[in-house]
Amino acid sequence: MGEARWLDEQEARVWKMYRDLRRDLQSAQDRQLLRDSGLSGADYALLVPLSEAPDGLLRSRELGREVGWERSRLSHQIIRMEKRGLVTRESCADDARGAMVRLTVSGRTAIEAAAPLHVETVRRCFFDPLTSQEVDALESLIGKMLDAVGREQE
Amino acid sequence: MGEARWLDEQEARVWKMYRDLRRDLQSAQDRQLLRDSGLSGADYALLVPLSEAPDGLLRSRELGREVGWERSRLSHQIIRMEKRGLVTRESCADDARGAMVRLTVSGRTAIEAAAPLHVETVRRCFFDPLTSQEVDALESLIGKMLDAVGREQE
DNA sequence: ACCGTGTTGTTGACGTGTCCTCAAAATATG
DNA sequence: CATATTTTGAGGACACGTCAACAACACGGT
Repeated sequence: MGEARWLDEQEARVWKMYRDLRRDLQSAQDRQLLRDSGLSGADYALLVPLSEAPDGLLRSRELGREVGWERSRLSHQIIRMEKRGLVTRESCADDARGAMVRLTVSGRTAIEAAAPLHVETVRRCFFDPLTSQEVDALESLIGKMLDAVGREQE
Repeated sequence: MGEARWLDEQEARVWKMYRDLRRDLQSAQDRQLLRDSGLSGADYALLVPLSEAPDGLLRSRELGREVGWERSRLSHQIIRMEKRGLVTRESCADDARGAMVRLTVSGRTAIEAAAPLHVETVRRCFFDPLTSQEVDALESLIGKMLDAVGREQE
């Protein structure tokens, strides 16, 4: 392998800006969620697809697909949320391996209270500072990077 | 407070794309680092400013400022890295509260081996898919979002 | 029916990140 | 000088994420 291609000045700057945005945006949103609704980011991520499912009921595998998590991570998080009364676990009639996850009344109350405030925060930090043309451009940029990252994992 | 301003179709799509990129890019890079160099992302983040400091020596507070971490997180991580022999802790002559962090020979070897491979991965996932104009646009977009997130935390 | 293979979910170990508290030392204030 | 206040770092408790191992089940072909 030959000489490394280092980042030029602009690239190093943009790369640092991206990492700062990643860190600050995530922490700003997690803190807003916890402060205003008592939910963690992980709670919220699971509550959204559950609240959209019929009867607030989803098979664990499906839920995992919705959020793009590994099975282990999902299992740990569901157990934590069950302890806090946000969801319950039930066995699956169709497939004896499966586990069904059901949103509790308390869980639905929590997500419905949290969602508007959270969306407002996403707006303020992410979309409000951009023009409509800039959102178009951003979509195209992120799409290209997602393709590249996807190829990385093969 | 009135009706919530929900995200429109494009906004929801872009927001999800951003979160996917955040997740996949981070995990791709962390896995590449660990596989090729035996370092975690947290290790790498601290080793970079340490390797650039004179004598590989930095005061803990300065190191925290470089990477933008809280003191507690930094303290935990330094202790873990000391156990693995990447750094050592020394007392600070100027300020008896202070702690100095020094890169070990083994730590310098590790970061110097890891850096070229890591930069190459950043290139493949982040910069190679973009034209030079697109990098310009991205810098401007991220800048605006960083400003907005910064205002959030006041 | 049987066997091999893939899928689904759980579990334990470990590294990581945040919150909170504590103690020591430096610094500001009266 | 004496007393707050702030700064710095350590450390415990807890939530989170990944990995590897495991058990139970589904499904295909024979």
